[in-house]
Amino acid sequence: VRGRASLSFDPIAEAERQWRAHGWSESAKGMSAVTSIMRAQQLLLARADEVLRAFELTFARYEVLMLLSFSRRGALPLGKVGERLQVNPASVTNAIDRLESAGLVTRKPNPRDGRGTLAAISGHGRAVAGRATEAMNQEVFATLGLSERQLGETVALLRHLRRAAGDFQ
Amino acid sequence: VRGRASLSFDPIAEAERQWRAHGWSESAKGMSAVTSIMRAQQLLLARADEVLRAFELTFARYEVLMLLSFSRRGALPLGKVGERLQVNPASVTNAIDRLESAGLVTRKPNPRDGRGTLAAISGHGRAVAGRATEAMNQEVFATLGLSERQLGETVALLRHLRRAAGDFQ
DNA sequence: TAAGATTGACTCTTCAATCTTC
DNA sequence: GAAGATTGAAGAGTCAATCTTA
Repeated sequence: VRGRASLSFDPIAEAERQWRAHGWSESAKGMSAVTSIMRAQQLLLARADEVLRAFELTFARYEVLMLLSFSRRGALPLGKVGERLQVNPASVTNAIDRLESAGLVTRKPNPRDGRGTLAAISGHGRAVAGRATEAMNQEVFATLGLSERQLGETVALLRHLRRAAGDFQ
Repeated sequence: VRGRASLSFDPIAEAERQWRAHGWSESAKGMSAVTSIMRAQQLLLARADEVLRAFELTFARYEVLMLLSFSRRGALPLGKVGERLQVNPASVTNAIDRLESAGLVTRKPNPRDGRGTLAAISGHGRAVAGRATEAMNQEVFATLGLSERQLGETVALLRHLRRAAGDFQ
Protein backbone atom coordinates (compact mmCIF):
# COMPACT_ATOMS: atom_id res chain seq x y z
CA VAL A 1 0.00 0.00 0.00
CA ARG A 2 1.49 3.31 -1.07
CA GLY A 3 0.62 6.00 1.40
CA ARG A 4 -2.40 5.94 3.67
CA ALA A 5 -4.04 9.27 4.28
CA SER A 6 -7.02 10.14 2.11
CA LEU A 7 -6.86 13.61 0.58
CA SER A 8 -9.75 16.05 0.97
CA PHE A 9 -9.65 16.90 -2.74
CA ASP A 10 -8.91 15.17 -6.03
CA PRO A 11 -5.21 15.71 -6.75
CA ILE A 12 -5.69 14.89 -10.42
CA ALA A 13 -8.32 17.57 -10.94
CA GLU A 14 -5.87 19.96 -9.31
CA ALA A 15 -3.06 18.87 -11.64
CA GLU A 16 -5.30 19.35 -14.67
CA ARG A 17 -6.11 22.87 -13.50
CA GLN A 18 -2.39 23.61 -13.21
CA TRP A 19 -1.79 22.23 -16.68
CA ARG A 20 -4.36 24.61 -18.18
CA ALA A 21 -3.02 27.52 -16.15
CA HIS A 22 0.39 26.94 -17.74
CA GLY A 23 -1.02 27.02 -21.25
CA TRP A 24 -0.86 23.28 -21.84
CA SER A 25 -4.59 22.87 -22.41
CA GLU A 26 -4.20 20.67 -25.48
CA SER A 27 -2.58 17.94 -23.39
CA ALA A 28 -4.34 18.59 -20.07
CA LYS A 29 -6.96 15.86 -20.46
CA GLY A 30 -4.33 13.41 -21.67
CA MET A 31 -2.16 14.15 -18.64
CA SER A 32 -5.20 13.74 -16.46
CA ALA A 33 -6.08 10.40 -18.03
CA VAL A 34 -2.54 9.03 -17.78
CA THR A 35 -2.23 10.09 -14.16
CA SER A 36 -5.65 8.59 -13.36
CA ILE A 37 -4.58 5.26 -14.81
CA MET A 38 -1.30 5.31 -12.89
CA ARG A 39 -3.06 6.11 -9.65
CA ALA A 40 -5.88 3.60 -10.12
CA GLN A 41 -3.28 0.94 -10.80
CA GLN A 42 -1.44 1.76 -7.55
CA LEU A 43 -4.64 1.43 -5.56
CA LEU A 44 -5.77 -1.78 -7.23
CA LEU A 45 -2.38 -3.44 -7.08
CA ALA A 46 -2.11 -2.68 -3.38
CA ARG A 47 -5.54 -4.14 -2.78
CA ALA A 48 -4.87 -7.22 -4.89
CA ASP A 49 -1.54 -7.91 -3.22
CA GLU A 50 -3.18 -7.52 0.18
CA VAL A 51 -5.83 -10.11 -0.68
CA LEU A 52 -3.29 -12.44 -2.26
CA ARG A 53 -0.85 -12.26 0.64
CA ALA A 54 -2.95 -14.90 2.42
CA PHE A 55 -2.07 -17.29 -0.41
CA GLU A 56 1.58 -16.21 -0.57
CA LEU A 57 0.98 -14.85 -4.06
CA THR A 58 1.52 -11.52 -5.76
CA PHE A 59 -0.74 -10.25 -8.54
CA ALA A 60 1.97 -11.04 -11.10
CA ARG A 61 2.24 -14.64 -9.93
CA TYR A 62 -1.54 -14.92 -9.67
CA GLU A 63 -1.81 -13.95 -13.33
CA VAL A 64 0.71 -16.61 -14.30
CA LEU A 65 -1.15 -19.23 -12.29
CA MET A 66 -4.51 -18.36 -13.86
CA LEU A 67 -3.03 -18.37 -17.33
CA LEU A 68 -1.67 -21.88 -16.78
CA SER A 69 -4.95 -23.08 -15.29
CA PHE A 70 -6.82 -21.85 -18.38
CA SER A 71 -4.41 -23.47 -20.80
CA ARG A 72 -5.48 -26.64 -22.58
CA ARG A 73 -2.86 -28.90 -21.02
CA GLY A 74 -2.26 -26.96 -17.82
CA ALA A 75 1.22 -26.18 -19.14
CA LEU A 76 2.82 -23.53 -21.36
CA PRO A 77 6.31 -22.66 -22.64
CA LEU A 78 7.79 -19.83 -20.56
CA GLY A 79 8.04 -17.68 -23.65
CA LYS A 80 4.29 -17.99 -24.25
CA VAL A 81 3.62 -16.88 -20.69
CA GLY A 82 5.69 -13.76 -21.18
CA GLU A 83 4.04 -13.00 -24.49
CA ARG A 84 0.52 -13.32 -23.12
CA LEU A 85 1.15 -11.35 -19.95
CA GLN A 86 3.52 -8.91 -21.66
CA VAL A 87 6.29 -9.44 -19.17
CA ASN A 88 10.03 -9.83 -19.59
CA PRO A 89 11.64 -13.25 -19.97
CA ALA A 90 13.56 -12.48 -16.79
CA SER A 91 10.35 -11.71 -14.95
CA VAL A 92 8.80 -14.95 -16.10
CA THR A 93 11.82 -16.90 -14.88
CA ASN A 94 11.53 -15.18 -11.50
CA ALA A 95 7.77 -15.73 -11.19
CA ILE A 96 8.07 -19.40 -12.11
CA ASP A 97 10.94 -19.80 -9.64
CA ARG A 98 8.70 -18.57 -6.82
CA LEU A 99 5.69 -20.58 -7.91
CA GLU A 100 7.85 -23.67 -8.16
CA SER A 101 9.32 -23.13 -4.68
CA ALA A 102 5.77 -22.90 -3.37
CA GLY A 103 4.86 -26.16 -5.11
CA LEU A 104 2.23 -24.55 -7.32
CA VAL A 105 4.03 -25.17 -10.59
CA THR A 106 6.66 -27.55 -11.95
CA ARG A 107 9.15 -27.09 -14.76
CA LYS A 108 9.37 -29.67 -17.54
CA PRO A 109 11.50 -29.79 -20.64
CA ASN A 110 9.53 -28.86 -23.75
CA PRO A 111 9.20 -32.07 -25.81
CA ARG A 112 8.70 -30.01 -28.99
CA ASP A 113 11.75 -27.79 -28.50
CA GLY A 114 14.95 -28.83 -26.78
CA ARG A 115 15.77 -25.25 -25.90
CA GLY A 116 12.47 -24.64 -24.18
CA THR A 117 10.89 -25.18 -20.79
CA LEU A 118 7.26 -25.75 -19.90
CA ALA A 119 5.64 -24.47 -16.74
CA ALA A 120 2.94 -26.89 -15.58
CA ILE A 121 0.41 -26.14 -12.87
CA SER A 122 0.21 -28.72 -10.08
CA GLY A 123 -2.85 -30.04 -8.27
CA HIS A 124 -1.96 -27.86 -5.33
CA GLY A 125 -1.55 -24.97 -7.75
CA ARG A 126 -5.07 -25.47 -9.05
CA ALA A 127 -6.45 -25.60 -5.53
CA VAL A 128 -4.69 -22.39 -4.51
CA ALA A 129 -5.71 -20.67 -7.75
CA GLY A 130 -9.32 -21.55 -7.04
CA ARG A 131 -9.30 -20.21 -3.51
CA ALA A 132 -7.35 -17.11 -4.50
CA THR A 133 -9.83 -16.37 -7.28
CA GLU A 134 -12.74 -16.70 -4.88
CA ALA A 135 -11.08 -14.09 -2.66
CA MET A 136 -10.16 -11.82 -5.57
CA ASN A 137 -13.68 -11.97 -6.98
CA GLN A 138 -15.25 -11.09 -3.65
CA GLU A 139 -12.78 -8.55 -2.34
CA VAL A 140 -11.54 -6.87 -5.49
CA PHE A 141 -13.27 -7.57 -8.79
CA ALA A 142 -16.88 -7.45 -7.61
CA THR A 143 -16.43 -4.48 -5.30
CA LEU A 144 -14.92 -1.70 -7.40
CA GLY A 145 -17.76 0.74 -6.75
CA LEU A 146 -18.72 1.04 -10.44
CA SER A 147 -21.84 -0.27 -12.13
CA GLU A 148 -21.66 -3.07 -14.68
CA ARG A 149 -22.26 -0.49 -17.39
CA GLN A 150 -19.50 1.79 -16.12
CA LEU A 151 -17.10 -1.13 -15.94
CA GLY A 152 -17.93 -1.98 -19.53
CA GLU A 153 -17.28 1.59 -20.64
CA THR A 154 -13.95 1.63 -18.80
CA VAL A 155 -12.87 -1.60 -20.45
CA ALA A 156 -13.88 -0.31 -23.90
CA LEU A 157 -12.05 3.00 -23.49
CA LEU A 158 -8.90 1.34 -22.24
CA ARG A 159 -9.09 -1.18 -25.06
CA HIS A 160 -8.88 1.71 -27.51
CA LEU A 161 -5.94 3.12 -25.63
CA ARG A 162 -4.18 -0.24 -25.47
CA ARG A 163 -4.68 -0.86 -29.14
CA ALA A 164 -3.35 2.60 -30.01
CA ALA A 165 -0.31 1.78 -27.88
CA GLY A 166 0.25 -1.45 -29.80
CA ASP A 167 -0.79 -3.89 -27.07
CA PHE A 168 -2.58 -6.14 -29.54
CA GLN A 169 -3.67 -6.48 -33.19
CA VAL B 1 9.10 -1.91 -21.80
CA ARG B 2 7.58 -5.19 -20.75
CA GLY B 3 7.49 -7.61 -23.63
CA ARG B 4 7.54 -6.57 -27.24
CA ALA B 5 5.44 -8.67 -29.53
CA SER B 6 1.95 -7.45 -30.30
CA LEU B 7 -0.74 -10.11 -29.90
CA SER B 8 -3.21 -10.83 -32.68
CA PHE B 9 -6.14 -10.77 -30.26
CA ASP B 10 -7.14 -8.93 -27.09
CA PRO B 11 -5.92 -11.04 -24.17
CA ILE B 12 -8.31 -9.29 -21.78
CA ALA B 13 -11.37 -10.17 -23.80
CA GLU B 14 -10.11 -13.73 -23.77
CA ALA B 15 -9.69 -13.68 -19.97
CA GLU B 16 -13.21 -12.31 -19.55
CA ARG B 17 -14.56 -15.17 -21.65
CA GLN B 18 -12.73 -17.65 -19.44
CA TRP B 19 -14.13 -16.01 -16.33
CA ARG B 20 -17.69 -16.43 -17.58
CA ALA B 21 -17.01 -19.99 -18.68
CA HIS B 22 -16.00 -20.80 -15.11
CA GLY B 23 -19.23 -19.39 -13.67
CA TRP B 24 -17.71 -16.18 -12.36
CA SER B 25 -19.89 -13.89 -14.47
CA GLU B 26 -20.72 -11.53 -11.61
CA SER B 27 -17.07 -10.49 -11.35
CA ALA B 28 -16.03 -10.92 -14.98
CA LYS B 29 -16.37 -7.26 -15.93
CA GLY B 30 -14.59 -6.20 -12.76
CA MET B 31 -11.70 -8.56 -13.51
CA SER B 32 -11.64 -7.22 -17.03
CA ALA B 33 -11.54 -3.62 -15.82
CA VAL B 34 -8.80 -4.26 -13.26
CA THR B 35 -6.67 -6.11 -15.79
CA SER B 36 -7.22 -3.34 -18.36
CA ILE B 37 -6.00 -0.74 -15.89
CA MET B 38 -2.94 -2.79 -14.99
CA ARG B 39 -2.06 -3.31 -18.61
CA ALA B 40 -2.66 0.27 -19.68
CA GLN B 41 -0.43 1.39 -16.84
CA GLN B 42 2.39 -0.91 -18.00
CA LEU B 43 2.22 0.51 -21.50
CA LEU B 44 2.02 4.13 -20.43
CA LEU B 45 4.75 3.84 -17.82
CA ALA B 46 7.08 2.26 -20.35
CA ARG B 47 6.38 5.05 -22.80
CA ALA B 48 6.79 7.78 -20.20
CA ASP B 49 10.05 6.36 -18.89
CA GLU B 50 11.33 6.11 -22.43
CA VAL B 51 10.58 9.77 -23.10
CA LEU B 52 11.98 10.83 -19.72
CA ARG B 53 15.21 8.86 -20.09
CA ALA B 54 16.61 11.74 -22.18
CA PHE B 55 16.27 13.93 -19.08
CA GLU B 56 17.58 11.27 -16.69
CA LEU B 57 14.18 11.17 -15.02
CA THR B 58 11.67 8.46 -14.21
CA PHE B 59 7.93 9.09 -14.14
CA ALA B 60 7.96 8.99 -10.34
CA ARG B 61 10.68 11.64 -10.15
CA TYR B 62 8.98 13.69 -12.87
CA GLU B 63 5.82 13.78 -10.75
CA VAL B 64 7.80 15.00 -7.74
CA LEU B 65 9.47 17.70 -9.82
CA MET B 66 6.16 18.95 -11.24
CA LEU B 67 4.55 18.98 -7.82
CA LEU B 68 7.37 21.14 -6.48
CA SER B 69 7.24 23.46 -9.48
CA PHE B 70 3.51 23.99 -8.91
CA SER B 71 3.90 24.69 -5.21
CA ARG B 72 3.62 28.28 -3.99
CA ARG B 73 7.22 28.57 -2.77
CA GLY B 74 8.80 25.94 -5.00
CA ALA B 75 9.37 23.85 -1.87
CA LEU B 76 7.39 21.30 0.14
CA PRO B 77 7.95 19.12 3.22
CA LEU B 78 8.82 15.58 2.17
CA GLY B 79 5.78 14.30 4.00
CA LYS B 80 3.51 16.51 1.91
CA VAL B 81 5.06 15.17 -1.26
CA GLY B 82 4.33 11.61 -0.18
CA GLU B 83 0.79 12.49 0.78
CA ARG B 84 0.02 14.22 -2.51
CA LEU B 85 1.59 11.54 -4.72
CA GLN B 86 0.49 8.68 -2.47
CA VAL B 87 3.94 7.23 -2.15
CA ASN B 88 5.85 5.84 0.79
CA PRO B 89 8.11 8.01 2.93
CA ALA B 90 10.97 5.75 1.88
CA SER B 91 10.14 6.27 -1.78
CA VAL B 92 10.08 10.02 -1.31
CA THR B 93 13.49 9.91 0.34
CA ASN B 94 14.83 7.88 -2.57
CA ALA B 95 13.30 10.13 -5.23
CA ILE B 96 14.61 13.29 -3.56
CA ASP B 97 18.04 11.68 -3.21
CA ARG B 98 18.19 11.13 -6.95
CA LEU B 99 16.81 14.53 -7.84
CA GLU B 100 19.30 16.15 -5.47
CA SER B 101 22.22 14.22 -6.99
CA ALA B 102 21.12 15.49 -10.39
CA GLY B 103 21.02 19.05 -9.07
CA LEU B 104 17.30 19.46 -9.72
CA VAL B 105 16.31 19.81 -6.08
CA THR B 106 17.91 20.82 -2.80
CA ARG B 107 17.08 19.80 0.75
CA LYS B 108 16.52 22.47 3.40
CA PRO B 109 15.58 22.17 7.06
CA ASN B 110 11.92 23.03 7.61
CA PRO B 111 11.89 26.32 9.53
CA ARG B 112 8.43 25.53 10.92
CA ASP B 113 9.30 22.04 12.18
CA GLY B 114 12.73 20.98 13.43
CA ARG B 115 12.02 17.36 12.56
CA GLY B 116 11.14 18.08 8.98
CA THR B 117 12.91 18.60 5.67
CA LEU B 118 11.86 20.68 2.70
CA ALA B 119 12.55 19.73 -0.89
CA ALA B 120 13.09 22.85 -3.01
CA ILE B 121 13.25 22.89 -6.79
CA SER B 122 16.34 24.56 -8.26
CA GLY B 123 16.60 26.78 -11.32
CA HIS B 124 18.05 23.88 -13.22
CA GLY B 125 15.20 21.76 -11.93
CA ARG B 126 12.65 24.18 -13.34
CA ALA B 127 14.43 24.21 -16.68
CA VAL B 128 14.51 20.43 -16.90
CA ALA B 129 10.90 20.17 -15.76
CA GLY B 130 9.90 22.54 -18.55
CA ARG B 131 11.69 20.63 -21.27
CA ALA B 132 10.53 17.27 -19.93
CA THR B 133 6.93 18.48 -19.89
CA GLU B 134 7.22 19.65 -23.47
CA ALA B 135 8.36 16.16 -24.45
CA MET B 136 5.73 14.42 -22.32
CA ASN B 137 2.95 16.58 -23.73
CA GLN B 138 4.00 15.89 -27.31
CA GLU B 139 4.97 12.25 -27.08
CA VAL B 140 2.63 10.89 -24.43
CA PHE B 141 -0.23 13.04 -23.18
CA ALA B 142 -1.39 14.46 -26.52
CA THR B 143 -1.00 11.21 -28.46
CA LEU B 144 -2.99 8.59 -26.59
CA GLY B 145 -5.26 7.81 -29.53
CA LEU B 146 -8.45 8.82 -27.73
CA SER B 147 -10.65 11.83 -28.43
CA GLU B 148 -10.94 14.65 -25.92
CA ARG B 149 -14.38 13.37 -25.04
CA GLN B 150 -13.16 9.82 -24.51
CA LEU B 151 -10.32 11.04 -22.33
CA GLY B 152 -12.83 12.96 -20.23
CA GLU B 153 -14.99 9.88 -19.81
CA THR B 154 -11.97 7.81 -18.80
CA VAL B 155 -10.95 10.37 -16.21
CA ALA B 156 -14.50 10.52 -14.81
CA LEU B 157 -14.87 6.76 -14.56
CA LEU B 158 -11.51 6.34 -12.89
CA ARG B 159 -12.32 9.17 -10.51
CA HIS B 160 -15.31 7.17 -9.32
CA LEU B 161 -13.14 4.13 -8.91
CA ARG B 162 -10.43 6.04 -7.06
CA ARG B 163 -12.94 7.63 -4.72
CA ALA B 164 -14.52 4.27 -3.97
CA ALA B 165 -11.03 3.00 -3.18
CA GLY B 166 -10.47 5.84 -0.72
CA ASP B 167 -7.96 7.81 -2.78
CA PHE B 168 -9.53 11.14 -1.81
CA GLN B 169 -12.45 12.76 0.02
C1' DT C 1 22.92 -16.93 -36.66
C1' DA C 2 18.81 -16.83 -34.00
C1' DA C 3 15.63 -18.24 -30.24
C1' DG C 4 14.56 -19.91 -25.33
C1' DA C 5 15.90 -19.36 -20.92
C1' DT C 6 18.83 -17.96 -17.12
C1' DT C 7 21.97 -14.97 -14.48
C1' DG C 8 23.80 -10.73 -12.48
C1' DA C 9 23.70 -5.71 -11.94
C1' DC C 10 20.78 -1.95 -11.18
C1' DT C 11 16.44 0.47 -10.03
C1' DC C 12 12.32 1.18 -7.55
C1' DT C 13 9.01 0.02 -3.95
C1' DT C 14 7.63 -1.67 0.60
C1' DC C 15 8.30 -2.88 5.34
C1' DA C 16 10.44 -2.78 9.82
C1' DA C 17 13.62 -0.59 12.69
C1' DT C 18 15.91 3.62 14.13
C1' DC C 19 17.00 8.52 15.20
C1' DT C 20 15.65 13.07 16.10
C1' DT C 21 12.44 16.39 17.47
C1' DC C 22 7.66 17.63 18.73
C1' DG D 1 4.61 8.58 23.15
C1' DA D 2 4.01 10.29 18.33
C1' DA D 3 5.50 12.31 13.93
C1' DG D 4 9.13 13.34 10.17
C1' DA D 5 12.65 11.31 7.92
C1' DT D 6 16.26 7.92 7.01
C1' DT D 7 18.34 3.28 6.64
C1' DG D 8 18.77 -1.60 5.43
C1' DA D 9 16.71 -5.83 3.73
C1' DA D 10 13.63 -8.18 0.66
C1' DG D 11 10.58 -8.48 -3.53
C1' DA D 12 10.00 -7.61 -8.34
C1' DG D 13 11.03 -5.37 -12.71
C1' DT D 14 14.31 -4.06 -16.68
C1' DC D 15 18.52 -4.59 -19.29
C1' DA D 16 22.71 -6.69 -20.94
C1' DA D 17 25.36 -10.70 -21.22
C1' DT D 18 25.61 -15.70 -21.46
C1' DC D 19 24.62 -20.59 -22.39
C1' DT D 20 22.37 -24.14 -24.91
C1' DT D 21 19.98 -25.87 -28.76
C1' DA D 22 17.60 -25.15 -33.40
